[in-house]
Amino acid sequence: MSLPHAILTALLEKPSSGLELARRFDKSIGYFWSATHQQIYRELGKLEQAGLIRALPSDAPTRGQKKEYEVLPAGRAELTAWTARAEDPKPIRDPLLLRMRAAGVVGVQGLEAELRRHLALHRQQLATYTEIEERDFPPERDTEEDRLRHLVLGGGIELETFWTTWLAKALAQVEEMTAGEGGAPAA
Amino acid sequence: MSLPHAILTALLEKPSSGLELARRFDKSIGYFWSATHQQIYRELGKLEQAGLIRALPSDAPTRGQKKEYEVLPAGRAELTAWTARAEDPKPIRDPLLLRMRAAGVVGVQGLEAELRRHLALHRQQLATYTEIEERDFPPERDTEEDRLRHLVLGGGIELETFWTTWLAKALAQVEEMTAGEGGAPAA
DNA sequence: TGCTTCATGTAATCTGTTACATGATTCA
DNA sequence: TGAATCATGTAACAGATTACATGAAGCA
Repeated sequence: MSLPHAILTALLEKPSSGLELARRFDKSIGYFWSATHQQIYRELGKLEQAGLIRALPSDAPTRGQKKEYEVLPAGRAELTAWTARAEDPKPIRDPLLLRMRAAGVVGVQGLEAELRRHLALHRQQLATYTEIEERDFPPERDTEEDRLRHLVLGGGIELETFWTTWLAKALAQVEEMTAGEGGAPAA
Repeated sequence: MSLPHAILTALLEKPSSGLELARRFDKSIGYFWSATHQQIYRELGKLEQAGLIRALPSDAPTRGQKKEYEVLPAGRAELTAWTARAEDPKPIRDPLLLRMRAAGVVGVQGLEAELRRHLALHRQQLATYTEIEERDFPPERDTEEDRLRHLVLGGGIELETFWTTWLAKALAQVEEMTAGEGGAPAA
């Protein structure tokens, strides 16, 4: 139930069309809530139906034509309420951790390459975030919005830092295993 | 595409019925891949259809009767292949980070309580993992499977550690904001 | 005119969630 | 017998993914 709120937030920051939103979901907002353009169009339809947003009146509202949306008061109210609503964190659900566990049962062949690849991807993501931090958040930030955005970005940076250090450690151990024996589980 | 592999892994560790699997998904495997019993039953049906697992022949295979499954060679092969398959990490998708961002736009009222609640939940989860580590992983572990399982658990511990420290920091800043002003965004 | 890009959308499918139905077993 | 629990399952829906369809605008 977070996609509609992600869209409301993005639209409050700046009224946009569906495709513009999709592009912003590839950056900025998308760094912690991803969505495809199909999801976005569908959700825009629902939000409009529900009276939380409306299309800006324009000359040509047909297919293939740009269609911009803005948030209505009801939409802002819903977003405000959601900010304070009790919602439990979801349990961890990570395919890579699961694969490590599976490797314990069927052997570690091929796992090393995957760990290496993931490590590279996370390092890259970490570099991207760090760049953004240096560019957008100079030491003297003052507005509340800036501080919250910086906190969120900091969360992303620390998460990627966790993954790079954990993957490096895991890789070292798996390398040892692969070197040591044929790859069959030792149990 | 991870649920079938989670089930294969669990069944290789120990042939089980649907409900037994569901229970194990509330512990152990479920610490990094959760699933409800409905998902599990549906998936067991598919896996059996596909010839990756089979029901252990028993006297009474009716409704309400326990039905145990074991992994067939094709299932083990599929799991082995999956372990080495290239699969990119999914982008971060976290509702709490999103809510912080939304709070930057509509104000931080009510957010503090949620942060506090999440902090408590993550601390509890961290304590649970740490207990398991102390109980199940004494210093002299030797089999490959043990080492991999310990790595996975370590990942969970470090993830929860990240959340507790990040949430504590976020909470401190949001407290400051709530104390300072009425809660309206400062932009 | 035809190619490319921008933009909106439909359809099908898969995954996950919630609520409920039903049979078997145990034990008071 | 009747209540509680164990166990398997159905149904309906919500959310996410993938592939494809279609129209508009710019430009060579």
